[in-house]
Amino acid sequence: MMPSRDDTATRLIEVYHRLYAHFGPQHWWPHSRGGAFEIIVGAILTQNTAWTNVEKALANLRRARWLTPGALHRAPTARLARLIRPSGYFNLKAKKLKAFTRFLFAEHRGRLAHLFALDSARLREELLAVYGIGPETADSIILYAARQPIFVVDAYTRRVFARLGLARAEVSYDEWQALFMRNLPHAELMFNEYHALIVALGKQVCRKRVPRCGECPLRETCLTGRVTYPLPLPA
DNA sequence: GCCCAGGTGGGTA
DNA sequence: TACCCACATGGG
Repeated sequence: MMPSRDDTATRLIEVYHRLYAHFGPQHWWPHSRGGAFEIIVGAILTQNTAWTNVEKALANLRRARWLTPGALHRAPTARLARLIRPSGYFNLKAKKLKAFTRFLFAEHRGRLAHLFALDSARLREELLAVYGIGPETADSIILYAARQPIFVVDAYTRRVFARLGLARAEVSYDEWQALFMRNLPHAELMFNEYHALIVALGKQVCRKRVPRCGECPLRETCLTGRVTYPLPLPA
């Protein structure tokens, strides 16, 4: 049986506090300089890719002065692909970046402020219609670039909270998102930090395959007060 | 060498 | 709808 609503809300907030106490602030976007457009480019480049690789690609784009909508819109796809090579899937991602700027200029005069003036439901709908932008990337853009409160779900979120017994891992992206949005206050900064903290945890304890029985970073602050792997399970 | 990373779109049954 | 697969570099 799934936990009751209040139970779930309490637990989600509890997990947040424990993660924050353990890992501290993660300084994800928009703490980074570079502005909203760079966040969008980063969100596309980081799809199934380590952030360290994305940073190299972003550095190349910055050096070329291509980190603006206009510059990227004018950039030849083949040259763009070369610059973003370190981030992997470079041909695909060059196409995706071009698809975004094409959309931005076609529908919003090339202006992010115009795009971000949409309410988040409409914004999400428009982003999802762009080639290469799926639910996680759309929500990352809405949260971290447009700074509207929406919960970003990624693979770690599913693994972590499925193990906590809050939902089955297989339920849809939108259902996972609804679980958090129903049970947490819609606070942009908290959603920002929560997602980043889940990634920090996931990196350490929640690998794709091997349920490697290493050190659980939450062992001092475990929900149950017991050391369990890979995450403190509900009592 | 092998596994993994802040997913997405396309194809097939 | 539910799987499978391609996409690709760099670090542990």
